[in-house]
Amino acid sequence: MQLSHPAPVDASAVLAWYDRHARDLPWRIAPADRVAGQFPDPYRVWLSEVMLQQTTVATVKSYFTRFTSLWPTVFDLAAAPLDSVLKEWAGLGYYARARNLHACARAVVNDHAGKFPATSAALQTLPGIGSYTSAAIAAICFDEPIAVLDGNLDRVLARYYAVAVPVREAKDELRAALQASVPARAGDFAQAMMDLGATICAPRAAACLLCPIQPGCIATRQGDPTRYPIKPAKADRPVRKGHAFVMVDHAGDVYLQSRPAKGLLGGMTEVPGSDWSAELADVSYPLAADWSHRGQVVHVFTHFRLELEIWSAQVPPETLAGGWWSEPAALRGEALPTLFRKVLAAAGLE
DNA sequence: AATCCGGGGAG
DNA sequence: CTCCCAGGATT
Repeated sequence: MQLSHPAPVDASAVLAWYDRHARDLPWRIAPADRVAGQFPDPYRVWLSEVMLQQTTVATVKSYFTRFTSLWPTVFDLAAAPLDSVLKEWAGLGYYARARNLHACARAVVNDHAGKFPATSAALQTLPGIGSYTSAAIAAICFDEPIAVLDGNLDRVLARYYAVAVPVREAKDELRAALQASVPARAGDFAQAMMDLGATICAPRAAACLLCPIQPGCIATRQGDPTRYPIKPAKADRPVRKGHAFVMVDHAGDVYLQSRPAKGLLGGMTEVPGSDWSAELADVSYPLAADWSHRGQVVHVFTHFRLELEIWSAQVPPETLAGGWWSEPAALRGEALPTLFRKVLAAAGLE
């Protein structure tokens, strides 16, 4: 895939639009409220960017507020136990982000005296910081003139250049074209382009009459910008089935345990259960008790759909080891991903 | 280059 | 229902 002599984006028009229409976000300092030479706190920008990976702004806001309230600086976050970070991350998804977030905070404190590296190349060596996040932090916090390419920009540029193949196959060319467009105020330009993608050049609707770069947009000239980007064939989502066991003792406490540190929902909290497989196996209870079937929980992950049969029983606590008993009132503070909150709800808890 | 990895909101 | 979101790590 080659873009033939891609014309740069009109960065001046983009910045002028951003100066008037920048969204007010908790991790952002609007251009109008920022004195010359002032840049946002890299800790806050980093935290927001990691949370925003594959996650919408609306979802992130409350988590960002909670995290910055609990841990106002990278030193505070680095000093926190991983368990408490996972508990606060619960529900946000992609839990490797939380593990890498914690590891990154400790690396910044231990290896960089608590100061985030000031270049995209150095930032990218830290856990959980890849090509996008490193560029975003470098541009927004350190004024590095670097292209910041996220999912919004994939779409905006695919339309602007009428890219005739799935974006993955044109990533290098799009990055080069965007790099050639980066003006002074690279951080504002990056955020402006993302705002533009979120509010004007949206996935299902393009408000081209409001778009500051409409004059150069090839897809608009062709007639229908929303036919870009070209979507690759979608993979089907297989089904996996299993059983989950909610055990309560005489006091009403619930038995919980930790999942393995890596992999799906790694390091998070769960109730015991069977393996998950294509066909539902006969139920094999973890111990003898008066079990009752509490229905089914369906949960959709990125690459499969899970159907869990929910069983509950009252059991004597001394017969279990390896996990812990949690009072129902304390469940809210546990590192329970959404799947297992659904499971507990099906069993009448939460 | 493909695959794994959550969850929710919009339409 | 489908789509996709301020992607990164792993293989």
